Amino acid sequence: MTTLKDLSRHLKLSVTQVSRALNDHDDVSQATKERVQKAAKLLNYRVNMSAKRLVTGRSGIVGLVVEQDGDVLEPQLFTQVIWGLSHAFSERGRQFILHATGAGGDVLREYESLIDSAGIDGFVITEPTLNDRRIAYLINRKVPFVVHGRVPDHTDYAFYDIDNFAVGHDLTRYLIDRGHQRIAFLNGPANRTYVEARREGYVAALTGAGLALDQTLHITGDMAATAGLVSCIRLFDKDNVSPTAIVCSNITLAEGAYAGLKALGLAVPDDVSVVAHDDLLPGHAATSFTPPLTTTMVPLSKGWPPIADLLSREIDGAPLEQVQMVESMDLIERGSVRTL
Amino acid sequence: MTTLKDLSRHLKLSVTQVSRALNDHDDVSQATKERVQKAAKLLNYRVNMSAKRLVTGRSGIVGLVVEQDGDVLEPQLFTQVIWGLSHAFSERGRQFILHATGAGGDVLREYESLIDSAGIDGFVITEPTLNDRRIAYLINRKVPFVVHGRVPDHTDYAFYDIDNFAVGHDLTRYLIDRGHQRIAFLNGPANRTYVEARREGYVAALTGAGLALDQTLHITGDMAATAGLVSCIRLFDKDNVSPTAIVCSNITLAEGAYAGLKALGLAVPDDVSVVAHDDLLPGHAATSFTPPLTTTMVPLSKGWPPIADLLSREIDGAPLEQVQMVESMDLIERGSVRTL
DNA sequence: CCTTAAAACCGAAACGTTTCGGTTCTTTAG
DNA sequence: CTAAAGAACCGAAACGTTTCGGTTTTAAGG
Repeated sequence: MTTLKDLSRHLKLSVTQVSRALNDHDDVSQATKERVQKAAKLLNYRVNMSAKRLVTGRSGIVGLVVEQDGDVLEPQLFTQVIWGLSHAFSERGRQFILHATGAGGDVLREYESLIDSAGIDGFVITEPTLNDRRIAYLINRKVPFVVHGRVPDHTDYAFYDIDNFAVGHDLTRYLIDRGHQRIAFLNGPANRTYVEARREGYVAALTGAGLALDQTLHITGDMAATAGLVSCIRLFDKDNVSPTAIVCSNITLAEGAYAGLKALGLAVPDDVSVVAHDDLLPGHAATSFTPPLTTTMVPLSKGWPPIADLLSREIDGAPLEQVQMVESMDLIERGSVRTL
Repeated sequence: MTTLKDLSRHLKLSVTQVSRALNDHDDVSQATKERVQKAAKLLNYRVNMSAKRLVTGRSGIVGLVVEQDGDVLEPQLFTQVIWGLSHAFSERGRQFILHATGAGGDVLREYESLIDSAGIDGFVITEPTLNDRRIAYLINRKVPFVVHGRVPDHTDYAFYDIDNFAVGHDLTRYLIDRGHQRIAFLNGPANRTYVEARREGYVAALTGAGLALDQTLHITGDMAATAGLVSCIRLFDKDNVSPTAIVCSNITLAEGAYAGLKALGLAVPDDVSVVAHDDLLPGHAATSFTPPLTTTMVPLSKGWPPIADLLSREIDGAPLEQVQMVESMDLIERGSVRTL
């Protein structure tokens, strides 16, 4: 391994100047910079990261901590997240470490040890919950992080999010505009922030149109086809109050809803209209539904590059407005809604 | 951040002794070791990895490089692998970095840059193929690695594997012992080493019993239920030569086979017997088949701790026999085989 | 009580980089 | 021609650990 010292000897320059040349500082002449670059390439010089880390205190490493109940998160989704993040950071020359904690371990302890001994520069936090302890801890320890999502009323940190309020609002409003009045909402896991935000959008659209709220029409649960099926069927338990339309928080839930409606002998959209939010997960195309599903759409995969950029900026101490981003979304009409 | 120096001051010991105490060297008295441990805990001391790395020349980081076609590998399986490895290494105080390469990128270049600039200590290689380029490259660069699997006739490196020959052999032999003579094999993707090894075991069992080989009875393909269904139905295209038993390389394939047999109006085990290898993936229990599936079993999850240990040993330069491991397996009789 | 061996300890160097606080050389202004 | 300013460079310290090559203390043997 060639070191800076080797280079400096070879170039008859001080180690200082070689270092500064390679890092493009401004008190090195252009000529020298080029000479150094050339020699570095010639001698196949590679900076020793460990040394650099020791002296700068930065590791270039970012991390994601996932808790043991990895089975709770759909494997499909987990794969997407892991893959997307890893790829985005890899492309930017950062190392992405994945830290899987044991069952029942204290997650905050894991963060602590990662920060203190592995010298991690920053974290990505996924699936934030209301009052997320991780966020509080990292703010407190002043460690950079970016949240994939947002906690309502508490947004003094870096995040990438989609407009979940609009998801709930626009889908519901779309149905209201077409004459629907009893609209059910099959939402995701109860304590997730995006689930809450979507519920608020749903409620706002209903009350904005002067429609009554019915608590029994909003159902939280896993984002899985099986959960959608069960919830959907339960919606029709007392058929005098059955909904004429269903909003699904996710396309997998919609698969369940379609199956449930079919089992009940109800047709989409003639008997019941269905709309959903589409993350564009591979293997679950809204177009391959029969009839094709009307959706709001933001590809999940769109988020990884921004997240990597936002975290890099956050690590570099950029101001708040440069480390927050809300992705816009499209509403795509297909054939799953009937105008009453 | 507490450092060794802080500790030594607090304990009125030299930095040397503190370091040696924490690393359990043998010229430190037991009493001192305990005193140091206690103080370290009290002052919340965490070793600074960067410094340790610099002086030892080791980064403590291990990596897994996954290629873009992450969708080819079942998400279910990918999740298991990533999770298991990450967890095993996390528990051992190593950082596990996941490097996802872009589409069509040169994987070997990715290894090169990871080795040279990130200072990675070693790699895990999963899903090896016959004549795997990664293995050749890493051997050539003298970078430690451990293979999850094995390449036949070329085993001068660290690996963890199960006895795939035995999987093919024992399942086939089990059927032969019960009077079956036309035995099909739904195997995995063609160029994978474990697929080949299982095929060899299958062939050996057949020829060992003096039975004829029929090329059309061995089918390679994806390890998915859909692939199993299709292959299974094709097996019965010409019914004069239909198999009386099917060996499946994987429990998901067996799900497909069960579905295919059902569709063809054939009963398990009365018309056709089925056996499979079981990796014990969550959500695919052999016991929940009807009838319950007879399998050879090695939990996939059993491998991650040994893999982490083997790689650690390999990094420490342990001799070949200490860095290779073949896991034994169980054959569990359930109700999916009929004695002819 | 002295000698020797073993046990316990310690100072200082080393790892490869960045950066602080200079110095030297060149150019420009008066 | 001199003073000042700016450009280009450099030595040495620092980061927190491990480890080499000792020294001191304790215990054992005679």
